[in-house]
Amino acid sequence: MKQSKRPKAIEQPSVSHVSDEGLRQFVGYNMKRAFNAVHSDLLTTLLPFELRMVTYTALVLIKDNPGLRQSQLADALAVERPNLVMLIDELERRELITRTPVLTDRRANALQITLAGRRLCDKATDALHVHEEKLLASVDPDARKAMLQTLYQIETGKTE
Amino acid sequence: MKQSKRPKAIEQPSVSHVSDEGLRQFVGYNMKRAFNAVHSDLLTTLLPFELRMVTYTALVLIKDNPGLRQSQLADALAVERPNLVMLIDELERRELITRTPVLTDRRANALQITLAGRRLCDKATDALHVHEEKLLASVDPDARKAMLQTLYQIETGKTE
DNA sequence: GCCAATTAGTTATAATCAATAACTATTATA
DNA sequence: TATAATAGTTATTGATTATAACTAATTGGC
Repeated sequence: MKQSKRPKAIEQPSVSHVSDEGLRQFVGYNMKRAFNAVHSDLLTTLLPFELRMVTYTALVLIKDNPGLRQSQLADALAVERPNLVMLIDELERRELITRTPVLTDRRANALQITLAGRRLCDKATDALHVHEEKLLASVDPDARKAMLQTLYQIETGKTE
Repeated sequence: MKQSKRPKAIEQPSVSHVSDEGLRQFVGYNMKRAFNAVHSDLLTTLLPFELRMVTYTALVLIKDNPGLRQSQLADALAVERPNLVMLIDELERRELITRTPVLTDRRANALQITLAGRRLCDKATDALHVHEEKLLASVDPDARKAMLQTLYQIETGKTE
């Protein structure tokens, strides 16, 4: 006679509300939860521009650092170099950036934002600022400034 | 005569320091940077326990919510149900949790942590707290409490 | 100057992770 | 009772991330 591998059903009090108290004690958990809210808002904001977080970030860095090399951008984005290639390919194909070899080091490519790229980037930046302000409407400016400082402390490990 | 598709090399001032000032204006960017630091520390801390962030989180939720259903856990983890199955399979195979059918609803599985699971979870929790304290050593307790409150405000959108 | 080692970018590929559709069994609803 | 909805599962796909190996160019030692 075949014995089922499935264990016998038992009396179980059903969980009405899932408690995450144990996780709330971690700063990291609270950071992740809050960031998820920001991130999903960011995704929907960037959707009409056909940008994702990483492509927008790349665009801003190229705009603010004209002549940036791909490897520098990969470092800044914390993306492996091979994975950056596709990303850059797409931005170049859409004519938002240019990729030109460098005179002094012909292995390297210098990245530049185009006029169209700048326009798109600026529009996306405006939209993002509007959305973030809405998301942070309930946070008073002092608390916000204080949080930014604390976040930076955590990121760098520095006391100040 | 073949014309190279590659554009001509041009004079390029090399970027000595990559500026992310444009991104620093976003709270979300600062949150992500800080969270990355926390997350990579968390990964190395959990490595000896053979846990990842998501498996640890699942373990804590099961421990704190005995009898939790898989679908409830999937919701809490923001993971699709099919992807949760593998995760639960692994924890069950390692005998850190049990999965037993529920008497009152034989479709559902109730999740329980085992003694071994509880021991592992507690050890991991201790290690994580130690690491997080080290990471937040430079942050004074008031600033920390203030940040937690602000993060929660952002997550929930509530004024209080 | 020449050769070895290194670096920038690329290609191909593998591993991991997340999303979707469809299925069985069971329960709730009309 | 017939129908719809739900819990969990399976299979599959797509997207993302990581690794190895390659070419071309540069750097450094001798």
